[in-house]
Amino acid sequence: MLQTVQRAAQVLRLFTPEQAEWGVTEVAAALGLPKSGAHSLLSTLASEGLLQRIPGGRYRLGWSLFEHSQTLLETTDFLLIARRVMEQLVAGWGETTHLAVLIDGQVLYVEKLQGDRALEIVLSRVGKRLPAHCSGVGKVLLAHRPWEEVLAIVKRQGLPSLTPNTITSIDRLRIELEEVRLQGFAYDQEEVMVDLCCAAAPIRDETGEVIAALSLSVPAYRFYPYRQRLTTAVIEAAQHVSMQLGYYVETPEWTRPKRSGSRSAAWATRA
Amino acid sequence: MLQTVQRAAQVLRLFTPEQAEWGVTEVAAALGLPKSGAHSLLSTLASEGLLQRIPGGRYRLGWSLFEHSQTLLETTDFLLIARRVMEQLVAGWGETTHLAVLIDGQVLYVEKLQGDRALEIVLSRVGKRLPAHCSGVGKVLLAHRPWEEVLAIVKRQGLPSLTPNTITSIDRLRIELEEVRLQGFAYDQEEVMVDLCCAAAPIRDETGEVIAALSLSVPAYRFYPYRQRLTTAVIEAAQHVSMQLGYYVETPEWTRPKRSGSRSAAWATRA
DNA sequence: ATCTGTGTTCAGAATAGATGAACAACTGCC
DNA sequence: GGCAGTTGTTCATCTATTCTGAACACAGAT
Repeated sequence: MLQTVQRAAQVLRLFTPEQAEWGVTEVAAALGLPKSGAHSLLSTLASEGLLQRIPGGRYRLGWSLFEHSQTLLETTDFLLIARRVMEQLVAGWGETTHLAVLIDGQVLYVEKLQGDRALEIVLSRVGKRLPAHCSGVGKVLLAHRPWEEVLAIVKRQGLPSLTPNTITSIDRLRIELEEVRLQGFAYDQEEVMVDLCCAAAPIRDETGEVIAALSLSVPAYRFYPYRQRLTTAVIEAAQHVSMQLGYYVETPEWTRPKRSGSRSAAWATRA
Repeated sequence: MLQTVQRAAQVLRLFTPEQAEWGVTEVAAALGLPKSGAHSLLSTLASEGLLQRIPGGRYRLGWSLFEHSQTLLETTDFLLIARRVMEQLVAGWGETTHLAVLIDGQVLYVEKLQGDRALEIVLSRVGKRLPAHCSGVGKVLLAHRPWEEVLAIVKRQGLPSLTPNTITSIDRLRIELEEVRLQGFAYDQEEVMVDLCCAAAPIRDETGEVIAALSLSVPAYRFYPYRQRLTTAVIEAAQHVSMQLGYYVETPEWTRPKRSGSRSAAWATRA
């Protein structure tokens, strides 16, 4: 493991929306390095475009990161496909959909489309991470990881509670994840934010591995009456993506649409 | 300059939309390193989330780049402001607007909004670079850099010609950039793509430095009849952004709107 | 089963980077 | 206006980190 590269990555991680500018001394203090060391890190990162120097010897994140991010997004197959499906979901339901991946044990929101009926969900923001155990997408993603990995994650990050409904016991989590894996979907019942519920389902690549999760969030009072339809919609939307990624879905009895046409996209519209 | 960090950045740059996946041997060959060296670079980058390992010992760009990119975008003031202005421009004109910055002598497209009248401009893509000397935004950005810097850029990258109209002589470039600096705007008359023209203007921060450029692109046959109005619109839109960034614009006589209300945003609509 | 291509590991050798002090440039404060 | 107290920058020394090449493990294809 190259120490210098690790330190460079640490430096990048210092730059957050809360503190977007850093000077040499600040970085040195934050990482416990001598000033000269911080200086060489910052100046090489800047010369490579990963940081930019701004007047006053301070630094900001550089545009190369934006370029690399764009290349990542453009070459991520599931994203392009999922976006289209999400647009249909939003158009039909008027609610908010999220697409997320699992990054060191946390949920990273990759895409978010807001519907016209939807209330602003402040907590979820594209590019932001959230603990995995409380959200619908998070539970889906965790459910399809080996249990030891989940255990390691919880050991490292705990089970922070965001609402009174958040799962805070490891046993409860184990049981729920097992359910989620067997059922093929997860609910979030006001676990990340009061009055907010969601249904979430896994997206699989051609090997069958779960690579992302899709969710449809609704206010609590609309969740319970529509739960069944919501569930079907999310599952079928996610399966639709998986199939386009080359995964062969053995459609279970109860989710199979009456008329077989997958082009009709019945899941995209509320009944 | 930390060699290891430079190499890590080189590795990241290998990942492009054309080749989004790399293995150890490929990277070693591409950078002229021993396999073991490439291996430690790749595995540290992956452990830091800047790359991700995919089955088969291959690597892709990692989601951390997406996160950092989002932080960059969220903390870039001119982007948020420019976006609103661009939306108005597109709504009023139905044409395509671009927002770009200068990154080592090249134009990087940061935002692009397509209008309903607009034809698809394939060459410009958000996150993509283009040589600066041929586009409207490029000429604006170059015009406000010291001439020695421009000279160094041309020496390094030459003056590649994309159409018969592209500037290919350094003298011609010097003259045109001087004009652009004095006038406060630039035209692209089919220099990047035949049948495509644009008008572009600089965006300045509170210190008066040019930090980005805004353009409105139109098909050639609509450019000449509307040139004057187009120019005014782009200049005022860009100034509008600059002012919101804290730059005090001494409005020249001929661009001043008849009625003083800047809220009316006369520039946003075609006459 | 063998061969060619992967990715991975490990040792020693050598160089790239860590370090702290001394310098320069800047700011704000008296 | 000059003087602290900042800041970022440079440099030479020394050590530890990284580079290297060969040997290993593993996969897929023939």
